Amino acid sequence: MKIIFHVDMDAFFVSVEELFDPSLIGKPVVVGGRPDQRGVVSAASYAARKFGVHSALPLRTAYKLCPQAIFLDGHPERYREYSHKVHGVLQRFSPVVEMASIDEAYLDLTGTERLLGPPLKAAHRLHEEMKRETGLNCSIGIARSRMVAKVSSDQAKPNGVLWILPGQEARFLAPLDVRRIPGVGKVTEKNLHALGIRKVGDLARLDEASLESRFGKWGLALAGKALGEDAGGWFDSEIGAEEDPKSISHEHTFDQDTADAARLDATLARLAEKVGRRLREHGLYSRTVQVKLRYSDFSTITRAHTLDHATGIDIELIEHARALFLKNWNGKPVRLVGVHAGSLEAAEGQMNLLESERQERWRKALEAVDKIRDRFGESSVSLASGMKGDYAERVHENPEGLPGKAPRGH
DNA sequence: TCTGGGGTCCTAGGACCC
DNA sequence: TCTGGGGTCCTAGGACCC
Repeated sequence: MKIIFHVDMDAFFVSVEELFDPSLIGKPVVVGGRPDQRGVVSAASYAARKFGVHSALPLRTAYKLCPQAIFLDGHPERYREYSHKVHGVLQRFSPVVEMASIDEAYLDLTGTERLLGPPLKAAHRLHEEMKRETGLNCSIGIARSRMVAKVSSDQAKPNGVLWILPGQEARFLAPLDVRRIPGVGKVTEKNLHALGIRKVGDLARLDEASLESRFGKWGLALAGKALGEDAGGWFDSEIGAEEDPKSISHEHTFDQDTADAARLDATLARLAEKVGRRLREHGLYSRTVQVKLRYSDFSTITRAHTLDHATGIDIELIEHARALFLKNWNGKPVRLVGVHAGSLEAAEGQMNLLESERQERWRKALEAVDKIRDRFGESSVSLASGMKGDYAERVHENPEGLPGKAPRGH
C-alpha cells in the first residue's frame, strides 16, 4: 500500500521572517512589499489573515483591510536557504522526496514502517525534527495518492496531521467545496456552480462522459480527482523525478506605466540578459523568444518568434526581443514587459557543427561575464546597449564595478 | 480592491506536408 | 469546377499553482 506524505510549511515566508525578528511573532505581518507598491501579498501571518488578508491580494487592498499590519519586502535568499534546510530534514525520512515548490514537498514513505513506525508516528517525529532543526511548523497530509495527501495537508493546517485511510478518499472529499481540488480555480468553480455542482460529492455523482464533453480532457481527470485518484496530469508523475525546465522567463512591472521607448528598451534588454544567464546555468538553448506587453488597461499581448537555431547568447535574445517589441508596441504607456525563452534544448541539440562551435565560444565568454556579475553585481557588466561591433567592444564596464575597486555592499 | 513573478499545461486555428 | 484527412509545427491566449 502506497503511503504518500504532503508536507506544507505553515505561513512559510512569515515564519522565516519571525526567526530573524522574533518581535514579529503574533503580529499581523504581510510579506510582499510596501503597502503603496504595485504588487500582491506573498504571505500573510495568521494574525493578518483574521482581517481578510491572504496571498495574491493586492498590497493596497491589504493595507485598507489591515493598516496596522507590518509590511515587509521579504528575503528570497533566506527562503531558499530555509527551503534547503527543510529538504534536508525530509530526506532523512525518505530518499523519495520532491520539493513541489519552495515551501511544500511530497514524500513516498511506502515500506518505511519497520524503520519509522506507522504513518502517524512518523508524522509526529517529522513535526518534532522540523521544529527542532528549522524552527518552523508544517502541516502533513497522508494518503495513498498525491492529490488526496495535498488536500488533506490543507485541511490539517496549521501545524496538524491528517491521515486519510485507504478506501476513505471519496468520503473525505465529498463534503468539501469543489475549489479545494487542485486545478479547480475561479473559472472552473464558476462553471461548475452554474451546473449546480458545489461539493466534490456532487462532482463524483456525475458520469465521466458528460464531464468530458463539457470540460474536455480535463473533465476526465476531474472525474478521477473527485474519487481521490491521481489519474492523468501532473499528479500522475513519479515523486522525485528531476526534469529540465521547459521555459525560462523574466518580467517587470513598472512603478508607473511608461511610454519612454529608451526605458522600455533598456528594461527589455536587462530581462533578456537575465534569461540568457539562467539558460547558461541550466546548459540550455532556446528556439523560441517571446515578449509580453501589458498596457494600462491590463490588456496583455504576447508575441513569439521561432529561431532557425537554438541560442543561449544574450545579444541574440536581446535583438529578437527588441524586434518583436518594436513590431508590436502600439506606442501607448506600458505597465509590464517580459521576455520568455521556450522550446528549450540541451546543449547537444540539433545544431550544426559551425553553429554549436559558435555557441560554445559565446557561452565561455558569457560565463566569464556571469562570474564578474557574481562578484561585482548585476550592473557591473552590461551588454544591453551598443550592439554593433564584435564581442569585446560590446562589453561596457561600469566604473563602479571594475575589478580592483571595492565592490558595493561589502 | 486594482491586480507580482515564475512556472506548467491545455486549446484552437492556420500553415504546411504527404 | 464544390472543397479529404491526418500529423506536426507555430502562435496566442488563458486557467491554474505557489
